[in-house]
Amino acid sequence: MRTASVKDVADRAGVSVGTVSNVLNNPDRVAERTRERVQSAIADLGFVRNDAARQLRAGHSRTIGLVVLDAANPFYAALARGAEEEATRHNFSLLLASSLQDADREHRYIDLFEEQRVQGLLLSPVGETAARVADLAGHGVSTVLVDRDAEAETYGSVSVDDVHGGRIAVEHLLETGRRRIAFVAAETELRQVADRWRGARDAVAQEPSAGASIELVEAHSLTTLGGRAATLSLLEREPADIPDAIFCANDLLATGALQAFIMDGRYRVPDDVALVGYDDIEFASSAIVPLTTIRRPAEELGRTAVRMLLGDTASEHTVFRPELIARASTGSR
Amino acid sequence: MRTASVKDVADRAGVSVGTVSNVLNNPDRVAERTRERVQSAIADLGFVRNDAARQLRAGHSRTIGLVVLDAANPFYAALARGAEEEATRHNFSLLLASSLQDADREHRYIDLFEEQRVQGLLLSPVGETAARVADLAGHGVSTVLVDRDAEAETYGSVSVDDVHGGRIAVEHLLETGRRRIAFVAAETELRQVADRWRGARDAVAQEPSAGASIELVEAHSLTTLGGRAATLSLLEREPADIPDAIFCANDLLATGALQAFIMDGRYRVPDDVALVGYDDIEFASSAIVPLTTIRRPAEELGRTAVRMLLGDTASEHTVFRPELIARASTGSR
DNA sequence: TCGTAGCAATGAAACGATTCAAAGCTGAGA
DNA sequence: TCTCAGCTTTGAATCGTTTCATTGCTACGA
Repeated sequence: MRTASVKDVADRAGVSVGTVSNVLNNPDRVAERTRERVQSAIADLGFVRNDAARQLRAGHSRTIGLVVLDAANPFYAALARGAEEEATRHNFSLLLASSLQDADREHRYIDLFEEQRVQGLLLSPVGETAARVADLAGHGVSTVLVDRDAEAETYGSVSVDDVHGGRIAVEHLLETGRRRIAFVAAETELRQVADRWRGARDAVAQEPSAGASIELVEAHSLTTLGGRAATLSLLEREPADIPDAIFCANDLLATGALQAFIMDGRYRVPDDVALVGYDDIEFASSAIVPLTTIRRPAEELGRTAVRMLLGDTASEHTVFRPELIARASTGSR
Repeated sequence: MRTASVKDVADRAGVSVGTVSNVLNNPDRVAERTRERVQSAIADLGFVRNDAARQLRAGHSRTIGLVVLDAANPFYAALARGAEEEATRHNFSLLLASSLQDADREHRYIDLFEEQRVQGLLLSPVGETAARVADLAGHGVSTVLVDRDAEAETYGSVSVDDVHGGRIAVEHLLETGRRRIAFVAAETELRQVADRWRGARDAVAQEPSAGASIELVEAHSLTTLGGRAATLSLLEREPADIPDAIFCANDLLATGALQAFIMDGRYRVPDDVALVGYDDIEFASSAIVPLTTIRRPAEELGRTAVRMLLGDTASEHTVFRPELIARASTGSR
């Protein structure tokens, strides 16, 4: 037994297919009695609209494609949730894929989405994608890059001002009286990390009394274990050389740093050392010492990207300002 | 300018549309020179297959729908990743949606997926869905429930034996010499939590020397803060009444319990108290005291569900055994 | 030279929903 | 009774791909 089509519904209700289509899409154009007859035929046959036929006729789908680096990463998970929410509000659905930082996978997904004639594409790109994205624009697929700023005019972008984020983190430390600051980071060649480092140095440079200093401490990775190891080695210094504040490139590093202080036992957070993280992951507020951090508005990024795509602003460049969330780890309360 | 169709490609290459289609789908049926001509026409025009037309003709899509309770939850994120991976291996793509525990949202997504003529549906259901799923089966959409066991024959299921999980957690504690066990949990009416509790009691009941006991300690929620608060109140007891082992219904609770012990400072993990979590989230291995836990094979669940759907076993019921991951928090170094 | 096997290429039909110009109907007013 | 406006309904054409029965062609053996 095949699934029912509009034709079957039309036959059973004794009307034409055009009328059935109108019941589905323009109910007010159909007389009430007819509409009821058609609707009960639909129910009887268990008719379900065939979206493929619909799309074929329409020439495009009500779908948006989103390719992120890793959907399991909480930041991108939140971004995807925001995008999904906004898409649903506009009666669109969201197709989600993870490139896992693999350019091949990324290309495969882009191709797939193009075959599906998605309305638009949200992309957190692995490497250089300018050419590919220009291609897409040529085919009429508008694209918005997420978590990456861009200058091109063929596509838009939403990103976070990480220079600003680094600056407000360190400004906060300076304001609360800290003077010897360490920036703990890994993968410093990543644009995100490099920008935070730059903002941090800017803040120190602009400190009026000029009594502050900042140094870079490299961890082996952007993880809890990386932060713990880097901090433990920092703690081997002479007491006089121990910083009075640590700014970590993300919350995982900061969590590891906090563990290191607890394991070592000699210095207390925030009394002896202040600690600032970055991202405001869920865990930051429930750490042993709740973590002061810089929040990136992940859901908002997703929502905005979708709005840009569906609105007529798909070639603008929106930059979000991250926000300081002051908690106990810098003694603020 | 419209996007190119097979017709346009055929015209430019000087062949018929049937031949173009064969180049795309059965290249070996086409003579080499013709194939090359068609391929360069495809490249010249930037032709991209229209998936909607393809699906319409085929009668079904190469897509699988997955509706989970919350895609941002690490467990479901991992499950989705496993499903996605397996789907890709079979040249299918995965459509992911979160019901956010809302039955309405769940239904909307199921309808949407049905309109898209998905090949099959993976569902981690909110409430009672037997009727709806039977409906789907009637329309020829096979369904596999995930993280939920079922008895019905119209659909399959993949789930985890949480009774077993509770049992091996407590058996491990008993084997390492612990005798007074607390089970810290919240939302005890959830099937998953109730099963773990049952397994835990079974293990105590079967302890040969009969010298062991277990009690339920309720937390306000299945979170880090819940675990911390519940453990802190436990620590207000007389020293003689403090358990020598705590089994938490998930890793977040266990993380909170660990924080409580560190904040309190009187008892050490694992020397004075052993600690076991559940799920093996990423954070478990990088806690201050690495956490012994029960791993649920989330990715494997996803992979298996997809395999069942695409194979001919879409009405079986697969139950996975969770696995003990022994780490420092139970003294197993 | 004829017949034929076998490979290549053809192109009309089909999938199912939507669109839109045209036709049908009803009732009010002349 | 006739006309016309306004509301309903009709149904052929369309979207782009795949399928498959048919046709065209080549080369080989008789």
